[in-house]
Amino acid sequence: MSNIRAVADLAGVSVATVSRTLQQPDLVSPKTRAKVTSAIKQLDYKPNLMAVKFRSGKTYNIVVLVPTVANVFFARVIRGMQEAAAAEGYALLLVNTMGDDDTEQKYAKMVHTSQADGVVQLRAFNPFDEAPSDNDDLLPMVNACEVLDAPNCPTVSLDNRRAATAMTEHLIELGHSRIAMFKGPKASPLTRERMLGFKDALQVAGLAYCEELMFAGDFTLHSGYEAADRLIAQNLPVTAVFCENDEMALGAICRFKEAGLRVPEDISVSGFDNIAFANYSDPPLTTIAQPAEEFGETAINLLIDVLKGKSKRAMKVILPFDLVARKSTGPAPKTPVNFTQ
Amino acid sequence: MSNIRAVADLAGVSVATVSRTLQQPDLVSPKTRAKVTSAIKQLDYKPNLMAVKFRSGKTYNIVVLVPTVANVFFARVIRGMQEAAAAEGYALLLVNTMGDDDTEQKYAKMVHTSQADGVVQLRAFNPFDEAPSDNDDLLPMVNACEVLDAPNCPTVSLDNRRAATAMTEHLIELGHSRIAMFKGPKASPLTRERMLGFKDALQVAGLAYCEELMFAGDFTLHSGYEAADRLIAQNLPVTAVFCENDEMALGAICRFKEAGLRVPEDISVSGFDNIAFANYSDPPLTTIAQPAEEFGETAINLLIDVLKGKSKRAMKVILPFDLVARKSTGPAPKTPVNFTQ
DNA sequence: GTGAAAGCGCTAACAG
DNA sequence: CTGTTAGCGCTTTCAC
Repeated sequence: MSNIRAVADLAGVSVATVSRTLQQPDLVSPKTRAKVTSAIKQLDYKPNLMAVKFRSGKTYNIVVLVPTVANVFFARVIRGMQEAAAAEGYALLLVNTMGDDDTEQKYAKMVHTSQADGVVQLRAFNPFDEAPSDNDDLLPMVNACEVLDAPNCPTVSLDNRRAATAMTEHLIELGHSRIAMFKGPKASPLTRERMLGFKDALQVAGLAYCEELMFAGDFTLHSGYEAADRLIAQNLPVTAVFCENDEMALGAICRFKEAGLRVPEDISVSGFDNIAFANYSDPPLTTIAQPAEEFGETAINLLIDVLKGKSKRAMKVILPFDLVARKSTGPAPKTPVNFTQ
Repeated sequence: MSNIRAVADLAGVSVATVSRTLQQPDLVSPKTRAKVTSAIKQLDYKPNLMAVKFRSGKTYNIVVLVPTVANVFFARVIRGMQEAAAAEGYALLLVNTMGDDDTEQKYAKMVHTSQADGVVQLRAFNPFDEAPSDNDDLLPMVNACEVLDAPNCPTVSLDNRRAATAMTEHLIELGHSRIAMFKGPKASPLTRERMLGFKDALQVAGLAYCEELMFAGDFTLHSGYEAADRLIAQNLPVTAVFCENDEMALGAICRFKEAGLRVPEDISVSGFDNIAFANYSDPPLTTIAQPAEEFGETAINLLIDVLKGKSKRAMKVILPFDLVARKSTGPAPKTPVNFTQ
């Protein structure tokens, strides 16, 4: 692999001139420029960007901490990040953290060791052990999707509370009053906010909130299936289920149908995220659409602003949601189904 | 950010000693080692890995060209790669290529510019424009999942032809003789191989191959839906559909049900990949399971072998498949349904 | 067991 | 407009 010196020698100029020809061609006379360009071609010279980065102290790498790349929603977010990053010359170091704190810490440290310039965290967990000081030395990080209260960290989020309220209102308008909720992981702020939004709507409608109608899950198809299983076993009088994401909703529908229930005639099911499958399930899923790609794009742009010192660290972006009413929700039956029939 | 010089000064030793303390502690006297270690702690010194990489000429980065990260199957492959790479100290530069040749070329060039050591390509397309020479200077690349005939490139693949034969035999055993196929993109070798396997099985069973029963698709839910739509419109006598991936199968099932058809009583549908959703659809999908994570893991390990000069470039790994029979395929009806009824 | 010094490939003063 | 040179942070001979 030829280096800048080889080009300089072949062109009969100094390395500085070669560098300039590449960086600021205007400062080089056309004649010299031609010689250099020709030498570069001849040697098929490519600048060693490793050296460039080393020297500049910038890596043009961004670490992205993703709980699971296997999640369809995150896949869309990643696509958005990818495009925004590429546009600015950054590469993404994607890390599938599996929600593991140690993994996150480990990879976030790539910033400390000058392997990356900043971090985008898609989960609400601060990957740095340092106590949040008012010190300006905080690592450049942006938090997206699942958002954290950290005051020093720009965030991109959805108004999860209001979105959950909207979905709950949709169910209430359909006549549902006994609504179960299939929740995400306890530690997730998403879960907390969506539950608050759920409660808001109940309260406005004058409906009681029942703790026993809350079912734990973890955003996987399987956990939705299992929660439905528990709901059926307990045989509680319920006419609708608000699932905190689409995968759980799809898993739940699967279980309900196995039990001989019709969706939505016997029980309505709603999701959250609007993944591609939501439109092809039977029945198609009523859900909340999130601008996933925009999450990614915004997160990267925010981070780049931070890296350039352009942005205040307190920037909070809230993206809009959209309730997509499909066929999985319908009018409440007169009386709740008896699951054990 | 403190550097090795600062540590050396504080410890009252030379930079060489600091470096040795980190790299080959045995060569340093315990007393000095203690001084250095203490200085490192005191300054919270982290070696600048950018500099290390620059000097060593190794980046410990691997570029991964993924057609779409949004594809559930690839998401699993990525997880496998991630783990194997981390184990060897490599980071993954994930690129969502959208199947675009230019994007692939551009990112593959990161190897040329010393930003990455090698490439894993998940699509059967050679990202380097250079004519394949017998020159040893070929870029370190491994091809996985969709495999290429390139002689100089290690590959990890499934025996797609045999898998397709197995699936077709399964359908034939159920009494189906008029089987449609929903294909992937024309350019994909997967499509070609799976079609060959399909034909193999037909031939062995003495069944005719009908060109008009082949429907084009592109592996998305939507394309499966559309292919089913065309099949219905043409009203061909068909009792089963072999889809080349699960997403198309799920899209097709959606369309068939809209048309009032029962799966599998009126028409059987099979997929390929065994994504998570395949087990939660209605009906659960009969499909071919691929060891996705193992694809990723193997690809990375193969690449690392190449990078270390350990491996011959001709290495071809073939991973096993597994036919998972669920409820979307069943006995053929006596007479094919009339779609226009 | 330790230090001095060269050098990886490049860019940016600074001179000329 | 072009060349000389220092130096980014680190590892690695080669002396001592």
